[in-house]
Amino acid sequence: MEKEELSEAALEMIANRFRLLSDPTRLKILHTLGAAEMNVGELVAATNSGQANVSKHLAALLEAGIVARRKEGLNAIYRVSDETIFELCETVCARLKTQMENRKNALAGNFFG
Amino acid sequence: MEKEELSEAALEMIANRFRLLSDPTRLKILHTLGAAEMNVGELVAATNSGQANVSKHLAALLEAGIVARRKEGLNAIYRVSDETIFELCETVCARLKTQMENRKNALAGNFFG
DNA sequence: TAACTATATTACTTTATAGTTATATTTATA
DNA sequence: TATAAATATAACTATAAAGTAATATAGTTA
Repeated sequence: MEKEELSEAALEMIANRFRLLSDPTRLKILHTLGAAEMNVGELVAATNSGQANVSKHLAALLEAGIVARRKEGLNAIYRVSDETIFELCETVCARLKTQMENRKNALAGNFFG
Repeated sequence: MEKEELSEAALEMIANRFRLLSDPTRLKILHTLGAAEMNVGELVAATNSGQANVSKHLAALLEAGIVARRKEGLNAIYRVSDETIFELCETVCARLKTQMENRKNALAGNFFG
């Protein structure tokens, strides 16, 4: 399969998607939501982050279609709507592990002796 | 398989990796290098970006182990050393496509009639 | 209706980073 | 050795974004 050209627009869309995953707080939100759907207050507690901050992150994830939202009384209940997120994180995590392993092996032996 | 806790340190490492992919210029560099290894001057031409800028991006990618570098005379020749990059981009790209398709379908019918 | 609660939004501050210009470094060559 | 070429680095500017405090909004209940 031939590798196609990627337009500037496509590159930007892909970059934007990765940017949403490039923040530890957002990753923590997603990881937490991965276990169970949750309202904002619970996410605030789970992430040790401020309410406004969590709301803002959720708004960004919602607009990107990575999470979905439903209202239940006063609560806004969020859930992950894009499961590929986890696949991406798994791939990165696995890669980081093997990379660390390789670097560890590169240090084989002791500095002295 | 139980979902494990992710430490703050792990979240940061993962976020940092995604951050490297969150810039269109870096994505273009990686996409270009995906076709063939290349020296800095060629990458500058391919990306329509300044030489200093490309060098800086390459340094970041090199430190992260995403590209590798070898010298050949005056030239520094770079290549992708972490193929999982492409897997990540493919996953994102595919997801974006289905998402766009879904949104298009959500607009089925014409505004009038 | 008034007070309360959960969430969203606005305005602001601070920090990080992409890009650029100028310069340094390294290697080749006249 | 002097010059040139390719790349890297440093200093700077401009922009984006994370976090926060204050406020607005929407829904609930007394």
